[in-house]
Amino acid sequence: MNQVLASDIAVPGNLSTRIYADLQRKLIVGDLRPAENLSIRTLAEEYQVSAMPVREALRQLASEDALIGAAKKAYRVPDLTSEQAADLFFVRAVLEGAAAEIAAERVTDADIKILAKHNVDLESAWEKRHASDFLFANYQFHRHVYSLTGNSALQSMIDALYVRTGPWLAFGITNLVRPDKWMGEHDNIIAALKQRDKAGTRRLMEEDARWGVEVFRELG
Amino acid sequence: MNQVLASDIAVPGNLSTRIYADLQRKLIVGDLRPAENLSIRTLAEEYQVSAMPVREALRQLASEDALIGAAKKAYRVPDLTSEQAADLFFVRAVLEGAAAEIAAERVTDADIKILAKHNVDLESAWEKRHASDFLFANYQFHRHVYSLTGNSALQSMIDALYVRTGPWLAFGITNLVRPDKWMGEHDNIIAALKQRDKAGTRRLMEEDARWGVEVFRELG
DNA sequence: TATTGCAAACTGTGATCACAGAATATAGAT
DNA sequence: ATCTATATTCTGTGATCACAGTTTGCAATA
Repeated sequence: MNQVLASDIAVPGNLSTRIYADLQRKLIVGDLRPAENLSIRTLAEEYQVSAMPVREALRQLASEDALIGAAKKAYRVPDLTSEQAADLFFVRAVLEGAAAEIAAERVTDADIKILAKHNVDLESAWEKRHASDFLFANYQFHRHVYSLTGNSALQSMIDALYVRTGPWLAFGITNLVRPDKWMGEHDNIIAALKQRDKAGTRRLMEEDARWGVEVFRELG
Repeated sequence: MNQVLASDIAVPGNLSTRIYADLQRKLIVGDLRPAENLSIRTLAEEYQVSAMPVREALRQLASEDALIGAAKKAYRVPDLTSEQAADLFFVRAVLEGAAAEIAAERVTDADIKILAKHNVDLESAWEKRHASDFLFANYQFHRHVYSLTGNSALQSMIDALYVRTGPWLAFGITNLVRPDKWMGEHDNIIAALKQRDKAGTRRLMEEDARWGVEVFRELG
C-alpha cells in the first residue's frame, strides 16, 4: 500500500498535492508505463481517499501533458511519437544547457561530491538493470545541476519535462542496445564543472539531453 | 458578463477547460492585476456555473504558479519580486531565442506579413495607451514566431511564461518611462527573419525578452 | 465457430453539502 | 476616539450523488 498519505508524517499541502507529487515521481522513474490507464475511483481506493483529490491531481498532470485526458474516458499515460519525444528532448537540451552554464559559475566542491554520489548510484542501478533506480539517480544528478541556478521557474519547467519523458525512457533503457558510449557523459560533466568551464559544461549537458533522442532512433 | 461559455458556439472541451482558457487570457493581457483576489464562488456566479469547474481551473493555474493558492485562503494573482521577474524573463529569453533560430529557417513571406500586422496593432495600441491590446498584440507577435517551430511542448512552456509575466507587464508598461528605444525591436526581428538570419534573429529575440527586465529596473 | 447486438460495468464531469480555518466587521470597554 | 474581543462572513477542501457517454463482456444468432 501507499505510504504517501501517512498522516503522522508532516507533509506539506493538501491531499491533492500529495497525490500529485506521488504520481509525478512515479512518472519520472517510469513506474507508470506508456498507454497505461489511470482511473480516478481506482486510485482513490488505493490512496484511501475520496475521488475528489485524485481527480484534481490527474487533471493537473493532464494540463501539463504528463497524462492524456479525454471526456468520459480514462486518463492514460501518453505513448509518445518519435516527433513528440524529439521535441521534448530539444527543449530539455535548451533549458538544461542554459542552466548548466550558470551552474558552472556557482558550483562548489560540496556540490561536486553530491553529483559524484548520484553518478555512483546511477552506475550501480545500471549494473542491476534497475530501471526506476537508474532514472531516479539520473534525475537527481541533473536536478542538482540545474537547481544551482536558483531559478525556480526554470527548475519546475525542466521537472515537467522529466515527468513527460520518464515513462518513455523507462521503456527505452530496458531495450537499450549500446549504452556504453553514453555512460561516461556524467563524468565529463563533473570534470567540466570542476574546471568551472561554462561553455564546456553547456555543450556536454546539451549532448547528454540529446542522448534521449539517440535512444529512440536505436529503437526505431 | 462573460461570453466565454455561450453554449451555442462550438467550443472544445469541458467547462473547466473553458474557464481556464479565459482566465489564462486575462492574465496574459493584464486584465487581472497583481495581488488581486480570485474567489471560487464569486467566479462561479460570474460564469454561471457551479464551483466545481472554477476550482479546477484555479487549481490548475496555481500549479503553474500563474496564481497563488494557500489552504483556506483566496487564490490571488502573484505580485512578483524583482528576482522572480528576472528569472521568468531569463527563461523566456532562452526558450524564445532557441525558437527564433528555428523560426528563421522556416519562416515564409506569408508569416512575415502576419507579423507585420501584429506589429501595427502593437504600435496602434501603444498610441492609445491601451495596455491589454498592447500586450495581446505583443503576445500574438511572439507566439507566431515560436509557433513556427512546430514544437508544441516548447510553445506551451513559453505560453506559461506569458501568463505569469502578463499581470506584472500590464502594470509596468503603464508606468513606462522610456519605451522609445524598445519600440523598434520588433521591426528588427522582422528584418532578420526576412534575411533568414538565424544568429541575428536569435540575438534580437533574446534582447527583446530581456527588455522585460529593463522595464522592471526602471520602476525600481 | 465466428459475429453481431445488447446489457452491464466503468469512465470523467458537474452539482451540492458539510466543515474548519482565515479575514473582516461590529460592538463593547477603556 | 481607540483598542480589543467577539461574532459573522468568506475561504478552500473533501465527500457524495446523479448523469451521460465509453468500454467491455456475454449471450444469442447465423
